[in-house]
Amino acid sequence: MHRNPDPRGTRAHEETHGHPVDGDAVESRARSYAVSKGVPFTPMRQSVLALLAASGKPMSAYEIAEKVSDARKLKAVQVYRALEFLQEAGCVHRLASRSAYFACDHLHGEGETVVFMVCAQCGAVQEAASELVARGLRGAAKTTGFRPRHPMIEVEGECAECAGTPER
Amino acid sequence: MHRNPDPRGTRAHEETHGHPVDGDAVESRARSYAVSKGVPFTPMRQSVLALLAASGKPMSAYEIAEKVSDARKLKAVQVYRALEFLQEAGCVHRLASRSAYFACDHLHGEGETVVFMVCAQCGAVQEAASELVARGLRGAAKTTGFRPRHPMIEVEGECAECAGTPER
DNA sequence: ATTGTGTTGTTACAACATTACACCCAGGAT
DNA sequence: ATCCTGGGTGTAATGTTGTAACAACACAAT
Repeated sequence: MHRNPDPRGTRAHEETHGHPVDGDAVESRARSYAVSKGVPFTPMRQSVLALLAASGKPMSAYEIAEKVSDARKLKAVQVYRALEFLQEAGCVHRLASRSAYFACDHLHGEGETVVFMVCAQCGAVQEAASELVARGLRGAAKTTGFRPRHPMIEVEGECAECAGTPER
Repeated sequence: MHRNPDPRGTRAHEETHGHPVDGDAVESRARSYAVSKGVPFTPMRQSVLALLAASGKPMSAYEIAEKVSDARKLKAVQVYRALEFLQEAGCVHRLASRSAYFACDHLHGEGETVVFMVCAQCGAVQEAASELVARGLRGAAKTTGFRPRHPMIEVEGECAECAGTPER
């Protein structure tokens, strides 16, 4: 579980193309959710979401705790609490393959099957909903009588930019 | 070596239906791999694989360390080393959604897209290869220029048996 | 004012995974 | 026989990820 943040060392293009998500959009969705649940959208939640949105890449909870530090030093447990809220709100997803969290400005419909594509080089995540994948999963399940509830699809590979810049 | 201890008692279904894996088949595959790599198939590796095959369900490394104890008490790190070998050999897979490991007697072709279906109730894992899912993933990738390398698909749900026996 | 609900700060701990190093042991070369 | 070497093993220490538990606080509704 220890993802090496940069397993190859020396990358030429580094902080670059993990293109940020729309921070305002994602925050307003979080606010709506907060209202709908009758709970506050606190500064704590706001900071964590803002950091994730600005970064545009998955970060571990501990990484978030370090980087948020606008003066105060956050403890991991506080970050986890914020992340829990943000995941419920649908603004943040967890990447199980990396134990990392990232902001997402898409609004996923209920029961939609979403594919996370994670670049092995730069860490950026792209999402896509696929009805074809959903059908495939239903098919796979049917042959064994399995009742699918909660699919988790994470594909490691190379994003267009990293594939285009093969190496250096 | 040999079949499971087979703890089938009077119990309704408890430890039971995580049944799968052919221990002999999976061990012989591990042996072939060891030969091909010029490394030994040690008792350590054998015990870990045998335990996983007999259990037929995913177990954490620490759980394995506890249960293997045929006299000796294994440390987690030793289990991880065995698991590393067994995963390379393709006999064991890791479930990221549970940080757990399980034996698998299917021989997955290179580039095959395999779906792991994990029962939320009993923990049993079923596998299925799906060309439809594979096509869906390729499609999702194509729209963004992403180059998929290593998909990871885990679906949580209920297996046929647990769905049939609604509650505890 | 009191009560209730929810957030925060803090400590402690549980669960998962790796690094480092010394030792052993087999096989081949000297 | 001896040395060398490459893996495997045993052990300790540590790193990483995630929760539990509890006191203190904020704020709104009674």
